[in-house]
Amino acid sequence: MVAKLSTKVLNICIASICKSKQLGKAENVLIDGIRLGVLPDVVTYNTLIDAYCRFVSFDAGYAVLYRMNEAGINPDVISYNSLISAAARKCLLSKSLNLFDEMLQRGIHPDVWSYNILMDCLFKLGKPDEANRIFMDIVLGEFRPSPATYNVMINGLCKNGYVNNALALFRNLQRHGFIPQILTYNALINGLCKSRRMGAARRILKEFGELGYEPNAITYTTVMKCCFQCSKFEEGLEILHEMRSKGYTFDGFAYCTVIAALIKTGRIQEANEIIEQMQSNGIEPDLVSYNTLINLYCRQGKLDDALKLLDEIEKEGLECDKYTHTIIIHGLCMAGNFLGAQQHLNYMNTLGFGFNLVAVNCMLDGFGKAGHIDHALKLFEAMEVKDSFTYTILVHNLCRAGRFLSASKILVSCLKCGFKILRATQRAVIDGLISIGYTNEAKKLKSKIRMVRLLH
DNA sequence: CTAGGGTTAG
Repeated sequence: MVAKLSTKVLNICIASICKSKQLGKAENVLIDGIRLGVLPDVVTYNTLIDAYCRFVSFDAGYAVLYRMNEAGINPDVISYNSLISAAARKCLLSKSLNLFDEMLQRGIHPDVWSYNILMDCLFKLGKPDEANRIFMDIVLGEFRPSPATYNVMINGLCKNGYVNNALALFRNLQRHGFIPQILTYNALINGLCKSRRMGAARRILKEFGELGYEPNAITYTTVMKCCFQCSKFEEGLEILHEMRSKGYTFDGFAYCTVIAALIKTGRIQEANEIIEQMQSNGIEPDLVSYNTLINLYCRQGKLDDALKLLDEIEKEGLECDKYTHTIIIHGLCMAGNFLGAQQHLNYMNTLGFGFNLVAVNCMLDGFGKAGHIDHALKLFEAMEVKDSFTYTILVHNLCRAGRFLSASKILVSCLKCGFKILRATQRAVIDGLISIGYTNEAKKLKSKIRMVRLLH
């Protein structure tokens, strides 16, 4: 009895230390506990799994599973749920699905949470139909859906472009007595803002206020990002101000939203000012904050400072992710250091990141912008995977080089593949053809574009 | 302990 109680105390202690991200300290407490005869249990290890996944890396979290085995403690459904959801958070979706199988093979029965997470994964993989099947299984099967089941559905539908279905589900559930939580509203507001349904977003926000909910940090960040997307910079910065006065800027979320928006629109000086605010407020940078900072350095051509931060990330015990590396590769390309960019791309490969289309697209754009259009074409032909960005970049750069006929050819092949291409880029090709006297070709291209639009 | 907001390319 005494030992059991002590383990409980140990768990509470470790959970609270983990919450403040002091994993080393948590490990020491664990060791001290064992020395005093207080043995960790499955909850202790589950807490550690979650903390390592959250603050270090998925692999570090997964490693705790081995430590449990060595300690003779069997993982339970929560251990696996934590890992599956951590993998999903880090976009390692095939890992999530494999873990789900691993859990079944070990004879651990999934609970409704496992299925919620599985649905979330399928939505993130862009498979709303499969997610919907799981939803039906839950609703019609042996499990009782939890409020989270509905939240995952609403969020997933929004993310996959089915905002109307999400709204319909939301209204239906309300009629059946479902009490929406703040996060239900947050998911809907985010979905509506992203699909530029500002009127509907405002109505939901109003309803939310009328129910007596106070917007939380996430609501604020969502609405703030929306302001920047609509070029309402003043309003966006006002929201940041309000968040600061309410104490909602205890982490990097709000700052990173603002800084990224400012960088995108070339407001580098203002971005630097916000970074200073963030640093003077003593916000400990997490990986995304570091990535944002590195991006800001790169935009100012301070590659050395950016690379220094790379070391700092590792000193902090964090692991650079695909964003970090892509930002560096983009920075190197913009500085004209293609050799360095290629080396970094290879380095990513040795780290096990696999093929990274965003980084290769950066290289493609870099070649084009530096005037090496033939290099760009060679790279383009060698690429096995392409997306709408790839085509837009190449067409855009061909136009810049005055090679409108090639641009037109690539544009048509892009439309044939069913990829979308920016209207402005299409316009550039047509105008370019006309400018060099190829009026007929311009006409033909226009009608081809119109045909494709009808067919899709 | 698990869902919702922030970071990369045109």
